Amino acid sequence: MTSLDWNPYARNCPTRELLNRIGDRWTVLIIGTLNDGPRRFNEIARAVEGISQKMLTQTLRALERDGLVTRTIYAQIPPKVEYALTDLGVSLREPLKELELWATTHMEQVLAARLRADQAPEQEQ
Amino acid sequence: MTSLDWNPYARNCPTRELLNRIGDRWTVLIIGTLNDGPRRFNEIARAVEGISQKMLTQTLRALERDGLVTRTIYAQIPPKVEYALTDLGVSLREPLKELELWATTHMEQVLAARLRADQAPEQEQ
DNA sequence: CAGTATCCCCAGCGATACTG
DNA sequence: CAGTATCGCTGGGGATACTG
Repeated sequence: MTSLDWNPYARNCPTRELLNRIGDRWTVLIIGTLNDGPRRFNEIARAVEGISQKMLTQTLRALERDGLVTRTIYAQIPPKVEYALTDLGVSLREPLKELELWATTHMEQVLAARLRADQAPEQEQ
Repeated sequence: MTSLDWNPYARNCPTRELLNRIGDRWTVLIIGTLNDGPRRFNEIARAVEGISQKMLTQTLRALERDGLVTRTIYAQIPPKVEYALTDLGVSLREPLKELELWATTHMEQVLAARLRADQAPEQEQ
């Protein structure tokens, strides 16, 4: 017990790296749209409300780089590019689904707690 | 099918709100340290490597506001303040654990894919 | 010990314009 | 259609100093 044991909250632990990877505004959402099969660039853009072209490109490139998504170019005019989850990407969907499930079943409680906290008179005893 | 159906990737969907909530640099890590029971402020600070005092306070306040964490002050000198997960917070641990499990079992593949992508000669045909 | 209060920087992101 | 390039802002967050 010299506390040299692995600290899961240390810098560079896998969890932290994953968080760096998916903890941005768009990654999880984009992965979600690819759940039901390959999608074209603009299909994803339409599905993920509010995303800019720049961020969609950037995030897709990062996902491709990390082996979570494939990019397939069809040589035709106008261009057609399809994005699809790799097996690795599909495997990541599982925990993400759990998270979405939690969100749909519990976020209301979170929001309610937030309202209560905001309305509570400043308790200065 | 007027596409007024609920779009899970739209603004203000629960998933998106959860992502806003936990998709920052510290929240998930802090919740993780509270997994095994209540912790004092500086205990958390030590466990979560690299966090600043400001961000720890700020994140804990947000967690408390959202009903995920309780804050208990013991009237003594020097001060002792303990943070603990609420039932709601504990329930969130479940999906987060799945995520951590994925991280420990798959992040190596992600990192390997990244290296491969970076070393690959620019394929310009 | 457990915080507040300030200052300040930079990277994440949006907006816009252009292209094969 | 599916991008690239550039500009510019803003707010997330670090560093530091101070306090009950």
